[in-house]
Amino acid sequence: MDGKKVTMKDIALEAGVSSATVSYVLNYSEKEKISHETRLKVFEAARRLRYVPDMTAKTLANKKSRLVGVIVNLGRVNLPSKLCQYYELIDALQAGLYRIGYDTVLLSTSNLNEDIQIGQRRSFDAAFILDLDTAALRETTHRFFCPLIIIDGHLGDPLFYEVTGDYEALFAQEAGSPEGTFVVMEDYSSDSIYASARRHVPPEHLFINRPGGGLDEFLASRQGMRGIVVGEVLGLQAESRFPRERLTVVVGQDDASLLHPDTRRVLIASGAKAGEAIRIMRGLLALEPGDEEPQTIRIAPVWLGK
Amino acid sequence: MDGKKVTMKDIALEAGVSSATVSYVLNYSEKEKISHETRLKVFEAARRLRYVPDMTAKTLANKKSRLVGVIVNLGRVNLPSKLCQYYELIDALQAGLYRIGYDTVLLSTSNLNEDIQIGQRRSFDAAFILDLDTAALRETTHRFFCPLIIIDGHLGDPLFYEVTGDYEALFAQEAGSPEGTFVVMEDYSSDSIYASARRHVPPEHLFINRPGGGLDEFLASRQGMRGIVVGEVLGLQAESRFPRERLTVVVGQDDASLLHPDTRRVLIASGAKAGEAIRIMRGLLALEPGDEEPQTIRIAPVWLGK
DNA sequence: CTGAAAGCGCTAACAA
DNA sequence: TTGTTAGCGCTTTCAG
Repeated sequence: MDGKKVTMKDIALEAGVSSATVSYVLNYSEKEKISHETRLKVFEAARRLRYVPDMTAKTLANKKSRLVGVIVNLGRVNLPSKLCQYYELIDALQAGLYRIGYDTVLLSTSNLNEDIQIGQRRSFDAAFILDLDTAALRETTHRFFCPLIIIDGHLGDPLFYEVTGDYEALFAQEAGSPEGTFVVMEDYSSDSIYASARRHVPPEHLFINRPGGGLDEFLASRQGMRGIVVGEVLGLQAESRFPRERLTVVVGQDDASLLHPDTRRVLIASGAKAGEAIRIMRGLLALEPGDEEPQTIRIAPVWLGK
Repeated sequence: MDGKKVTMKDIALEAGVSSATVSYVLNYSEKEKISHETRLKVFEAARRLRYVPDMTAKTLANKKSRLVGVIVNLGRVNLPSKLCQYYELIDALQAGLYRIGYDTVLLSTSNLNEDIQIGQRRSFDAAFILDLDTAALRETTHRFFCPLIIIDGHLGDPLFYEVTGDYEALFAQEAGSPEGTFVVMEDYSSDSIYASARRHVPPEHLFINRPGGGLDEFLASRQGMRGIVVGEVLGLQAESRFPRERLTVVVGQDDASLLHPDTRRVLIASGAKAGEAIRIMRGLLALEPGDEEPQTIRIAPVWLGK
């Protein structure tokens, strides 16, 4: 649109200062003290010329890209209900990151081992990995070059932070009904949620939502029992096939408007997950490497409503 | 992990050539002819040193970032069912772009006018805008700096390509039943889908899914009619509140596994939308500006099953 | 066929 | 308090 691109040099010229000064002013550099007067001149010139900083050059010059990767591991076929769950989280991450000045590169891959280079190519400052499967990736993650935060996946590697829902607490609390409890969930790549469920319900009462289907039959043959369904969309599916008084749906937002208003629900907030993950990222980026011991953060379930 | 970063200079050193030669080889430059011998030496050295190109430097040097923006316009409150619909599309875009060597920056904003700078900051090669609302943005779009493709939004500006579902055809075909037809859809920001629907059903039979709810009542009071529901998740909701023999659900993928297997469905393929959008992008990037007249591409509905 | 060197826009010593 | 300048890693004329 506007002929050539406006650079710091243009501003420097316009304001009658050097481009270093422009850089100092525009970056609110603490180290250099700039007179209020020149500061104003610079801002004014920048505004007038509609200066937009070039992140590419910035990144190259100071090794901070303010770009982060959000990598969704698509291990297997992914059903729409699972994708919805992720998107809620991705959206929360993106929004939170944007608010603090980071842009988000989205990558869903079924082959992290190959695609891992993206972070390096693009100089990510950090990356979040969703639904990482344990086995294939212990190796891959070690080849990573930037802080890595694992969300909803358990690697068990003391090198990485993990943020995950506290499904253990959830199932412990919800699963003990006298009528017996079944669990319905997506086909997560990480087996830790899976393992939590199995610790509290027998395997025959655990339904994993896979392409073949079979949810209808599963629910039909468990009429007397109570059920826990993980995921809002999956909950919506279950709701219409099972008496909802005996259903608990695990949702990611407090207004899970897809569900029938009086379906019982437990919240494991996507927003909280994203928030924690971002908090950790900031810590990692501020600290010297090795300052803090990575750990697993668990997002506690919250029982909603009555 | 690996001490310092491997650069072209390292490869040049290792292979005993200059770094320009390395660049020629690694970019399969047509202009310069390189002997097969040096070519091999370079590849070999690159492999051995585990060279990963630095896109940041590349971008700075040749003004092509191979980064594109996918911008979701969150005009109003967005219900999860709507977000799901978008994610399907975003995912298709990301996958398609990645396949041809582009990375995707995701941005959902409720204030495009302010956030528009991102494309410039990051030197996007192109950007896709989802669900653009007409009014607020005619101005904004003009301040854009890179090819812009509008998906599922109608701007009516001959300057921009648009890709959208052919809802006009869909409603024309589906809406004429003797029992009367109602339509249920999300609260899209673009009013063109909206307008199409209204052209074929009276306003009182058009339900827009907004936070307040009211879908139950709407459906309950239209028992005798036939219904068209736009969106798979919304369809799932409707299915359990309305006789599904009289429902047609507009879905984005041919295996819309959320729905009951014999719910009637029409496909407006997200994959096709993404594919078209990407095709247009490639055209725009290859051509000299102004070579081709922007146009609106409509993705035809496909009636699935019986 | 290959290399030297300028430059992309910005940052950060180091000088002044 | 401000300016000079040397890079960051890569591309790309232009000479050899």
